[in-house]
Amino acid sequence: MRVTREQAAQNRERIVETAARVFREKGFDGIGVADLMKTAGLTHGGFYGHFASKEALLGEAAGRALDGAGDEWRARMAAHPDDPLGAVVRAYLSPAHRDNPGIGCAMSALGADIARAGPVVRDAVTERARAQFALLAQAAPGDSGEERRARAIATYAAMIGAMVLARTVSDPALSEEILAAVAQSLDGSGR
Amino acid sequence: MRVTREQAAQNRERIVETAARVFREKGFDGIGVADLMKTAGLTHGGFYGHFASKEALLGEAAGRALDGAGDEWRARMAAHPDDPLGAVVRAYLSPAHRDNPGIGCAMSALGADIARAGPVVRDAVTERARAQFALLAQAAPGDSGEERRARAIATYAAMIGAMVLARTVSDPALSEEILAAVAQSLDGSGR
DNA sequence: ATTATCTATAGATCTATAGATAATGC
DNA sequence: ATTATCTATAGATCTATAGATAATGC
Repeated sequence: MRVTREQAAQNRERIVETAARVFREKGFDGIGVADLMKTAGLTHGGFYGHFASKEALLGEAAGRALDGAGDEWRARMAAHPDDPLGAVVRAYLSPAHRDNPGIGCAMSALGADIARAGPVVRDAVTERARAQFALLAQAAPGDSGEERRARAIATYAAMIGAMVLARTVSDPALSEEILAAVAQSLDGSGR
Repeated sequence: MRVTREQAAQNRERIVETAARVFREKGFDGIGVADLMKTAGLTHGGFYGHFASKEALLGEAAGRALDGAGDEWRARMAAHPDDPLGAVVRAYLSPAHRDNPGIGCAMSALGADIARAGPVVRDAVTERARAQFALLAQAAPGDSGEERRARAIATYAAMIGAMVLARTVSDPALSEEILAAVAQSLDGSGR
């Protein structure tokens, strides 16, 4: 039954990645530890050798998901030096993102769950939020660092709210209208 | 045991109001039917005489909460004819709202839960979202109805995302910064 | 010998229902 | 007679743990 130290580390990794996806898809309470481990190809009892609790996993999974978003944003910004912020905004506010929460923004998919979690989870997420603000601020317009930072925060908030709204409404036309309206409002020329 | 028809209607009402508050505070999975009924002063088994399922209650509770927000916005807009949208935005983006999700915006507190619910719940919420867009559009600036509507949607999205972010981060100073940055970005003069 | 994983289970909780109770409303 | 509420429980699920197993790594 026992596996190599390296295999154990890979198993832990797969649990985190699986949780990062499934928590975003179903919510923190939407899947139990047993089903989560089965999805990762492991058994229920093995979980507690890797994590102190299900909530401890939430902190790692949310952190992992947000780090991934940061990497993606950085790449997109580098690929669009003419309009880095616009490139991030357009990808974020796409129907593809709306329809695939499991690989999307953890803040819009898990924000409420994280807000109700303990300090370890919230601290881990706060650290990533700071990093994302700083990253978006690099691409945001403004005459000073403070202005660019404020613009970055406001842009991120609008994206998150748009995604929550677009996923909530049941009318596809209304959902697209929400994404388009917010994308337009965040367009540099539009403000 | 049996109560008057009127008392039964009041009991149903109290279940909806209790759920509207507790679901926003703890999330849909954060409280069970038994505890919910106890909080409402009733017993577990009585629930299913009023509602077909716990999810059916979510639809009514979310609808009720959003209708309440609409009423509050309308009153605030009437009280500030000089800056109706600003008045709504300032109240929404207040620390008091952040710290009291149970009586606050259902979209920011329950958006992800609603997005995962069935069509009955999502249709009920979609209807209210339309009403809120129309209400905010009355107060939004713009040269045409389409412009005002788009501005209303973008404003609502920014408010929701700001609240999700402000409740998620564990650093109070960062949380206030988020509320302030989004409030400033939505300020008529700021855009 | 250590340890990563396994099976099995404790104990608590969940939604939903069955059937009893007792007061209303015809 | 009807019905709103009650108690009690079925059956499923949940998190977490205990103890066995078996392969690694000293």
